[in-house]
Amino acid sequence: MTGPALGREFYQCPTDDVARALLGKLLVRHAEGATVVMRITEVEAYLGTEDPACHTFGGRRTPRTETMWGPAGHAYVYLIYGLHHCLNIVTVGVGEPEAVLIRGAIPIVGIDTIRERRGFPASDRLLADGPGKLCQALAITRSDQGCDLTAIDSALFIVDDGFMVDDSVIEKSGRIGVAYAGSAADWPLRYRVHSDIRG
DNA sequence: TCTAGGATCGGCT
DNA sequence: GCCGATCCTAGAT
Repeated sequence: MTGPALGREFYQCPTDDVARALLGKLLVRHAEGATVVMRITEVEAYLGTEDPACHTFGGRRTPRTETMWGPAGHAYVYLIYGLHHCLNIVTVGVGEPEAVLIRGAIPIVGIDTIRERRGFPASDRLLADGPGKLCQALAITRSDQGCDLTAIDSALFIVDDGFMVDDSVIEKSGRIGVAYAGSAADWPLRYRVHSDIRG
């Protein structure tokens, strides 16, 4: 599972491309004295001011979304339904408030830690098969808002270990839970790996 | 200051 | 498949 941590340039690309490229990458998290590594299996792209499903649609700029307006490669974390955290990674560049939502991943290292955080024994696949579950598994909260994934010694970063995800195992579909965004909910910006890529 | 509603999850039917 | 939990955020007043 060794490999170079992804640098800023990886994230400074069109959001749709970054989303696709993140599939199969390793999410590495140091927190609470433990290290957890997970392989990304599901993501969604959010295309900024032109995307009705995106928090920055129409140029909205608030304290919450401020991170999205900043440089690529930072974590945009928010609370949804008063209960769950969602982890996004800012893409493109300053003034282009786009991001990729990490929706799901498979545990690679630290499964015991993840089970402890999730509070019940479940199959590995069910430990982080949703954005809220993923953040719980990784112990991500709003205190991680703005975290720079490309910084040396960052508590959260992404590694490319050379694992390749073939297009044939990727399911592309509309986005989840954004019906309020009208037809934009159907834009094919969700990517999900539908085979076992534990690697 | 007030209020409506949300990029979800898990339990129950 | 349906529904309640739960509280922050953003926009309105």
